[in-house]
Amino acid sequence: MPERYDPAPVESKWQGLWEREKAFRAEPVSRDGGSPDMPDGAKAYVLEMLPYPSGEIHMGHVKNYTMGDVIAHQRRRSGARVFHPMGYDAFGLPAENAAIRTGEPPATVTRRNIARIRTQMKRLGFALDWDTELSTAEPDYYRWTQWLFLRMFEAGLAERRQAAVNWCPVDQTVLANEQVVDGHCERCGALVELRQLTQWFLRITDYAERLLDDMAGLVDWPERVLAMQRNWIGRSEGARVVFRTEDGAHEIPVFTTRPDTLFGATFFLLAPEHPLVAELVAGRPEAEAVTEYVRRAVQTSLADRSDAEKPKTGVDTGRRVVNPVNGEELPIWVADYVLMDYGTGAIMAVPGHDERDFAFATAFGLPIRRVIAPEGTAPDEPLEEAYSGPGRLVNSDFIDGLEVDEAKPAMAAWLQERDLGEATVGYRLRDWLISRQRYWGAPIPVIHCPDCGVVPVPDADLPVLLPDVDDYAPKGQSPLAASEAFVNVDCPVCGTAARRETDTMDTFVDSSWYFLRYTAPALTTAAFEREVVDYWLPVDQYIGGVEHAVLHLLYARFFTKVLHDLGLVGFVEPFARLFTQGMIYRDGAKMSKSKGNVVAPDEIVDRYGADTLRLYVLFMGPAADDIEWSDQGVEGQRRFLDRLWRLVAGQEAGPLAARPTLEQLADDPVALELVRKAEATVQKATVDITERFSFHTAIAAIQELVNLGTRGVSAGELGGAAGAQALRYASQTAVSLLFPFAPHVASELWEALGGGSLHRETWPQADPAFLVRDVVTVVVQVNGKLRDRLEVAPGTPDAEVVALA
RNA sequence: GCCGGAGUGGCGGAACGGUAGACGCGGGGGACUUAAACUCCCCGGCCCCUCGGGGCGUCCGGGUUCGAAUCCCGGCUCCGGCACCA
Repeated sequence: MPERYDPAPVESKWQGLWEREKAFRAEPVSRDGGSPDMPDGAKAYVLEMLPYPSGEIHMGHVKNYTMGDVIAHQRRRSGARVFHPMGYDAFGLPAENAAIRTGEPPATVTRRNIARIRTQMKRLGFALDWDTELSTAEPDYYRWTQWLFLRMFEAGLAERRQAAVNWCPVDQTVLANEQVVDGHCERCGALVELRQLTQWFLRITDYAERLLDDMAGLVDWPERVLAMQRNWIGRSEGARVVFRTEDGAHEIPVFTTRPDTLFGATFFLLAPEHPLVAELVAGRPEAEAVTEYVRRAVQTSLADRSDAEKPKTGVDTGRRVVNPVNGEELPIWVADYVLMDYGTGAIMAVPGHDERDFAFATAFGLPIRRVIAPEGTAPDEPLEEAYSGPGRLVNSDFIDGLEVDEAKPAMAAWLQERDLGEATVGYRLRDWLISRQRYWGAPIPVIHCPDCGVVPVPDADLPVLLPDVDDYAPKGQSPLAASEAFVNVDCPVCGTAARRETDTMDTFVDSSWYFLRYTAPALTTAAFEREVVDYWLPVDQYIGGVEHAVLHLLYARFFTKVLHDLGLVGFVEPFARLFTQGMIYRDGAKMSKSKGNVVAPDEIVDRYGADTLRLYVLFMGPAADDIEWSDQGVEGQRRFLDRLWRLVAGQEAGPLAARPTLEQLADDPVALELVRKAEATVQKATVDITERFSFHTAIAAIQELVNLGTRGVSAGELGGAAGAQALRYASQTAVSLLFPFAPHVASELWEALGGGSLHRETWPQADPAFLVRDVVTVVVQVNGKLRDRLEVAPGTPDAEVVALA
């Protein structure tokens, strides 16, 4: 072997071998013409979130896929059948925006980017099953996205309805709630507007309870991700209470988490968008002022509307509702702090015990009434501010004297008996708006017929192919509308001239089921086969960025539950174990082109080799944490590989060494120490990778072992027969342990040490005989109290220990 | 405000109730070299010191324990999520 380590020839040699052998191909996979056999034994589906094919991969991808690669290698070596596929989340705005600038079709841009990314991933030597590669933007994939949409449509889970929706004025499309961050478009940062539009929704809210419940027990996920999903779903227990207008003409239900404070309600509020507002004031003197208030409120941006610091505004309608518990008439106001899409769009206002209602009452001179008195407070003591702590109910008739926690169910029961309401649960989660008025996505497969209404495209007519258009620019409606040939169709039911839906689907729909399609990447007769998805799924280990905690990860869970209910899959959670990686920073900021602090993976591979890069991204620090990139840190990992290479190159050619026995090592303490360290390292590295996700400490342990060997050599202490064998054995151990992290150089060194192809090897097993410590700790107590701690040889007689103490 | 996570050298971090600082970066010293680079060896928490050692050290204050970075209670600070959600 060459004296110096040169990564380029080593890496291309092994990459070529793995590719020729299809070394990481997985079975079973569904293909046309017959179902595969289901094997016995352990399986491991190791998956990383698929990349969006913008120009090239970045360091975050390298870290993500290297982690997955290490897990996949490790599981394979421990005997599991491993599935480790890769694909591309290929629909979406960046390719489309590039198309608008250059005129080049998004499909062309996307396919070129995919080819580039594939090349980069192959250069990094990832152990992927390239035969199952997929792109969500290809018709043979999105055909099935459309097919799944139609199944949801049939089940009543996809529906078209009018609602106040988020509109991004820059991207010229509507957005899901999950894509609005602090009132701004997640993609472009523009201030989001609210518009009343008719759009397609998926009824994710029907699954709110199960999305919440299944988090406990069914998934092993980081606590912070579970917390984010919990926050996002936003469950709150309360009651629905029905109020009637004073003339008895209208029922207006409200949702409240505080039914116990019903006697404290002194006024009643409607959201500006509430459908009853116009009717209630029609023909009344207040009509003009109310209409004007509503008009202004509706125009206010989402960000301004939801600013809690803003002074309270509102307008009196002159109308009244009757409080169902005491028959009291309460004035109805319209106020923009009441949101139409949470609860019922109407609230009972309890200024004594709600901060916002208190501010409103103060601003407009409305009465404030105490109904809860904390310990030691008189029932009629005035309130300086809204009180929301514990206490007993006062001024509340039949629930007087109850604690808050007792009063809530008591009131709910009272209401239910009289048919005036009931205990209920509210969620912050909204339905998933999936329509996009953009070109580069899967067309929504429905047809609008003047006679039949919304008609699904028959399965046999799928895919609804994206038409070629000349202009991809958004104009407030989908660019697909410009294609006459696309739009004008006959109704599949009655044959009348009809129009196709021109909106496309949110790309998060595409990525909500891709992990199923890997099991049937080229199947033309179905999206996937139940037997095969049930074999591989749930994903045993999923890895990706935390930024998808409430986007992709929530949507994919929802899809999986829907598919389960439709009988298409046999599991309810897609990802059994999740790991969210931290971001890579440089100069204190996230790497980004605009900040000019990007380190391109290719440059590092060119300069130091793929193995050095792989090693470094995992050695940097805990994989879950955000860590600062260090150019010198990369060099440190290259120095380590150089050192290991020299250590192996300095040894004579020959077959693999057997582990020396304790007898052989009896007269050579340095050699014994080295073998013992090798055994301990096997144990530690295995635990670190499989149980702790602690790659950096696993690597550190391997480095410690190599350092011990290197120091022994330079001190001339491993010269004898036992020493040489120990050194060879320790080198083998280090090389073998290094394989998942740095597979090319490890394979090369393993071969040089006399081994076969390392990717077919099993994980080295530690010999317990070497792991026994030769000292034990003895705790010494005198008179039951006095303390000391001694290290003695195992089996030392008590008398001797006492003498030492 | 509510929910979650975290505070250890100059830096990334290790130790998962048992020698605090593994491994690496940066720094210092030495060997090799005409010289440099590479490589190899050694030293790096702080403060004293008679050079043998001593004292203090893991955000702060208490506690449990023979023993706490680690467990418990109370603070402080930072990061992330949600938030006019009734």
